[in-house]
Amino acid sequence: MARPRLFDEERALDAAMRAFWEKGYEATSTQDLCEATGLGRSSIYNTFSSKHDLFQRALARYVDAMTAQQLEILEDVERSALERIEALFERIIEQEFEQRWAGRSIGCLSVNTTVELAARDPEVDRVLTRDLRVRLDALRAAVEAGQQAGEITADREPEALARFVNAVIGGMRVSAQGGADRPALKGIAATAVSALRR
Amino acid sequence: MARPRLFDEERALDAAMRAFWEKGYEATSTQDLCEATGLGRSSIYNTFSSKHDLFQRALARYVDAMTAQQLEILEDVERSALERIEALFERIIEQEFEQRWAGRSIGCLSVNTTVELAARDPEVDRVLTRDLRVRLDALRAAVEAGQQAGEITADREPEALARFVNAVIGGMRVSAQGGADRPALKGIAATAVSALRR
DNA sequence: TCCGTTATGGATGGATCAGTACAAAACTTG
DNA sequence: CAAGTTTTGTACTGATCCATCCATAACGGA
Repeated sequence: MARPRLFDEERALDAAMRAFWEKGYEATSTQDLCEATGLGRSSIYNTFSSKHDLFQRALARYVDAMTAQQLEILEDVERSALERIEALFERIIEQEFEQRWAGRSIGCLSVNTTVELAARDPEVDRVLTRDLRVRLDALRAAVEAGQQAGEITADREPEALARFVNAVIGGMRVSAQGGADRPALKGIAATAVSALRR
Repeated sequence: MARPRLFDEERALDAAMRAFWEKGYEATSTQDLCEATGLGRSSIYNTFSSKHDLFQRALARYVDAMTAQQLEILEDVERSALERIEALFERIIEQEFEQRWAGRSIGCLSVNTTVELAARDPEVDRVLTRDLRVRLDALRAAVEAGQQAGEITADREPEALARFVNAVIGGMRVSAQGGADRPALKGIAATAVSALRR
């Protein structure tokens, strides 16, 4: 009934996500977004109403994809609970070496955004807080399973161990952005796993 | 022999540091810096040659003060090595609840800058990398002492355990910026310490 | 094929950005 | 008190910021 879009909205979203991921929210200009997506300003503002709105949608897409991927690992019934957590760490490390720019890790958009925006942007904060809750719940479930199986220490509450694993993941991402190499990250993960082991 | 400054350069640097700490480098405008320091643009540009230069000096001041404080804890001969590392974690937690804005932790300027700028700004990266090395060395020395005293596991290399502690600290700071409360941070720290314990 | 609707490209808007120019003010030293 | 030097406040620069306007293009349905 009218002229259709010449572009795929999800592809544009992915390109924008990547731009925000590499440079952060503030440092990414609308011009950068035009170049990254290949769209004109009109198309961007017609589809997404503002830079902030586009960012929110890109962030939501990121956390959905990332968390889905992590839940898949954490809920893999083929492996024991502790093995699943180890596999999660391995996946994180691989990610840090897949997603790079100028030879450096670009980290994790969730962590980057928590640091850059969470305190000043309530809408963004809500997205991050909700996603954090989902990831912590999945980690806690895995911890509980591991405790029942006797392979994870029962000395601490599942929620506390879940928060520990989540913090170590965040710390590994910051370390990677600070230049840590693969063996360094592997050592951090292995030490974290040893704290879980019963 | 000429007109003296009406302001204290170090106080101005502290004010600028605080502004960058709260909002990040990109989001802090030169206008913000004038208001935070109470100086006019001329005074700022006369004293510090650019926003970037002011940031570098503020960051250097931050890491020097912060690292000195941490080294003091890590080199306290009154306590055992493991106790010193525990005290360091406690200090980090207290910091996260001292330095706040709008009810939220503003994290650590080193971590925030690593995430926001390290990959894109070689000069800033050098400051961060050098400081990281100093902190890792101090951590490694404490770990080695703890290993020799038999209170820290000898299963892993001191450097790896130092990187682990550093990563957990970074992860705790991100967690705090994400809204984690004091018990949550204490649980993370306690779990990390249990990984060190022999 | 023509109408209605939407997408697109290019020009433009006002605000704000980092940084500078310049003259007046303020201090030290001789 | 006067000369010399630096700081300071104000006004201003050109660039870039995010966003909008509007004319044209391109499509679907009648």
